[in-house]
Amino acid sequence: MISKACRYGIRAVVYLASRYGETAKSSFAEISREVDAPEAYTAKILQILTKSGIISSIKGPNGGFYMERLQIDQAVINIVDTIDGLDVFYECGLGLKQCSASRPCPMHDQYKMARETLLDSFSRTTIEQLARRVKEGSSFVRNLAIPGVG
Amino acid sequence: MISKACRYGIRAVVYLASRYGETAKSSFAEISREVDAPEAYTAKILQILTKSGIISSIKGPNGGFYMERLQIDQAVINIVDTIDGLDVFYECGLGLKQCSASRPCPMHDQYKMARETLLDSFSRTTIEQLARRVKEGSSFVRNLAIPGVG
DNA sequence: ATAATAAAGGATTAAAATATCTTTTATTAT
DNA sequence: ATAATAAAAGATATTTTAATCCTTTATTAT
Ligand code: FES
Ligand code: FES
Repeated sequence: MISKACRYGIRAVVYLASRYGETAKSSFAEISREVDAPEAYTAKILQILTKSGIISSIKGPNGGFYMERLQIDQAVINIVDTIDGLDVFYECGLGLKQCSASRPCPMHDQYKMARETLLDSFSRTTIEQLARRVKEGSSFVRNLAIPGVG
Repeated sequence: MISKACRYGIRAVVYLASRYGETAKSSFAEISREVDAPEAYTAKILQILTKSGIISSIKGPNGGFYMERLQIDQAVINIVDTIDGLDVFYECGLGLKQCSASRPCPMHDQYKMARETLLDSFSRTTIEQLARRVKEGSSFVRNLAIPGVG
């Protein structure tokens, strides 16, 4: 569905958003640790997200990644768009070159429905909403620690 | 979502099913042509589908691929299971190692819903139903021919 | 100014998915 | 029996995605 890079990206952004208000910025080392993602790879993803304005960053001592209020209020779909693009939400589920109602594949109606449900939920949900769930402890962006590992 | 191999596979099987009743069996050359999929790769996929009993085949002259009545009446999910496995329908949408209600990611409820809608439709829909749509001309397993190409 | 810090950028490697090519085996018609 | 046909099997190549490593640039504290 969505790429690994994009899943790491969403988790990272939600983590960052959940730290909104804290004075200290987060390094990619901290972020990758907190979302169980490979460090160097996460750095690349954060770089892309920064360039596209999803998150912000400052170099040097006391620098790091952080988010502004306006960034936190964005829809989650913006992250997906930046990393993977939105093609997946418009493509044919059976791989035809064009998904269209006028020349549909035999799964068209059903696939389109599921695809749109997902697009809809990514579009309507803000980063802030996800961050809130994480802050209140009802959901998580990192795996359960395995005793004796990590 | 589902792999390219799997999408080729579904189109190929639906095509084969749509030819149920015809005496002549279909070669992989014919099938790959009729579903716009790379020939050698399609051959591999058909091989896997044959081994798993989704479709049948006979070697040698007048041989080829074909389907039995019982095979046509299977659910489409069996094709997905054979080629990709069903993990995608149980995995976390944000890439956590475990998708669970007790330790959910912040998109869990919404993602699970879309995932299950799709699993459900793959499970309830039979190959026969898809083949029927193709036979009656209301849907298609091959791309619209581009004039002057192919 | 200098050293330390932290992200940005570029280059490279590794792994997985996609795709092709070649050889072998089974079947059939002659 | 022999040649032709078509899938099965195995090996190899290409492309894409994931991941790491090294160098550069910006910022800050001393
Ligand atoms: S044509 Fe296949 S999903 Fe629309
Ligand atoms: S935990 Fe992420 S989808 Fe269930």
